[in-house]
Amino acid sequence: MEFLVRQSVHARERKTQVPCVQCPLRPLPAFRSFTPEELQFMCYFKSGELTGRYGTTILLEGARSENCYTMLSGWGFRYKMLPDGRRQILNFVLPGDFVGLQASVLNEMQHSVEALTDVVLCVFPRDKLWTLYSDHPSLAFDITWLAAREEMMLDDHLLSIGHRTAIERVAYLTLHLFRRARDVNLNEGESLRLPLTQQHVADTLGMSLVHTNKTLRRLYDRALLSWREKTLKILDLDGLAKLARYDIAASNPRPLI
Amino acid sequence: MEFLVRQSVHARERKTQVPCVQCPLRPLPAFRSFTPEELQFMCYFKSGELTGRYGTTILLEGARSENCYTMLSGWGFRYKMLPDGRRQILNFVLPGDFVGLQASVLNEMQHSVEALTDVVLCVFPRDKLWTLYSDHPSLAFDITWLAAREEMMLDDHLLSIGHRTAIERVAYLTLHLFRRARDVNLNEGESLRLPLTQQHVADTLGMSLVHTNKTLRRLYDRALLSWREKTLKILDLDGLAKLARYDIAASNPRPLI
DNA sequence: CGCGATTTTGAGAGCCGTCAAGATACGTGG
DNA sequence: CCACGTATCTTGACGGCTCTCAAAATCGCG
Repeated sequence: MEFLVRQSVHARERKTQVPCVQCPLRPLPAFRSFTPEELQFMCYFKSGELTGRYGTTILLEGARSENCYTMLSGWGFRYKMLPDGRRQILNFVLPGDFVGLQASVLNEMQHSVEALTDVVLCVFPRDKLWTLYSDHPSLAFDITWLAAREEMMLDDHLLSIGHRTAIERVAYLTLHLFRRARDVNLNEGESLRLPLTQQHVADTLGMSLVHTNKTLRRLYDRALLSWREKTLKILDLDGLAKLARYDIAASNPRPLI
Repeated sequence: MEFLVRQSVHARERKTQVPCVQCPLRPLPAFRSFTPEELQFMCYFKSGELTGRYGTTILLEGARSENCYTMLSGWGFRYKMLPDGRRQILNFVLPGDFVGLQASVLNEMQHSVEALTDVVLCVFPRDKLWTLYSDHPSLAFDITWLAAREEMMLDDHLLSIGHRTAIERVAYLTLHLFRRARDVNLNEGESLRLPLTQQHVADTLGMSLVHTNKTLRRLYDRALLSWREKTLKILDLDGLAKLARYDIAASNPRPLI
């Protein structure tokens, strides 16, 4: 399992640059609209922004964090490691995704989060979370909503790794990523810039790097997709969906915390 | 994938038999103590009990449910199916575990829940969930806590299926089940009655039934565990933990909704 | 241009799946 | 109490999917 631990370039925190009322994500149809009161609280809730470069460790397994975060721009991934270095990527973090709930709720992170590109995160201090729960039940419900959504994605992922074949898994993952990226307008038609290496794909799907590469080639040979130079092109959406047995329906609007 | 769909014997709902103030689970050290106010609300929140026999489908993928539930006694499991019949067991449901949040939050279940033994469930109507969030923020936080705990278990499970070998997976699963059962006093020393068949183990770990059987035998030959006639005996806890690279530390007290 | 990271391809081994068949356990009805 | 059918467990044989090892090609960056 060839995997290099990147040095954790330290991230920098700064004061709020983007006030929540001008949030570039919020107008997207993927997110439910907030009431003025909710928006006002979000402005208070957000204490600043955190920027990190590619490779930065945003949250570390075992650590206690004073904050939770929402990805404002960039990509990241959640992962766990086995003592011998085997790495399992649990899920990816896209703009609008909330991370660090575990640290705030269970006191200690059980997984790590790393930046896949340069990232900007909205910072929410943990102690204000109590105010959210006591004064803004609709937002408290939203946080539960997001936790349930994450659980749903993990369920899907588990089904994939447990019972899909290699080619079905890769087909599933590309559709999953395409759908999520499309939700936040990161696609260009049927194309999509993906900052993942094949090693990331392998570690996500529980496959070796070599077999991942060969599986991608088979998908290309079957004219289902092309994934070259960090660009994914969906060539045959229906074919992929049929192969992966995965429905790529548009998702319901979700809250943006 | 030999798997039989059991006929869904219909479950029966009945009025509250066990008032929450006399809940047999609540005194266990695994659960955090509630304030009198919280307990009083729980009494109001609980609308009754549901009993189901072995094999009953408690929640069905795709369905909308008016209720969520807490397992009061018995075992169940959450699962998803692929159209061709492959089944992935996502997690097990033990006494004290909350199920059906997805139906209440995302409107539609994305997985099913089936009873593994005769079960009794506490029933909580979905519409009272709003009252909980608006009037009892500490309980709202608890529900989020439980969702985060479930996510944590799924993360672990994903790591297991993605990167552990067959023998490590089975070692991991037995430790996982032993730990959770011990939390609710279902063990007898190092022994434990488990209502799972080897097919359930196979569907949980993404392995074939045959290979599951042979792996169990290898663990027995290595004097690590014995799992015969629905009874698991942990013969060498340290050996299992070392093999699975899994720490079986006692968990923090959790809320009981 | 040179070096590290990433991708690509081939060869061989082995873990694990499928197929098959028999053994054992368990519940039901005679 | 026995007979029988179903579900579950067990074991063996064989094939193939996926792993590891190895090395070359390509890309990206300073």
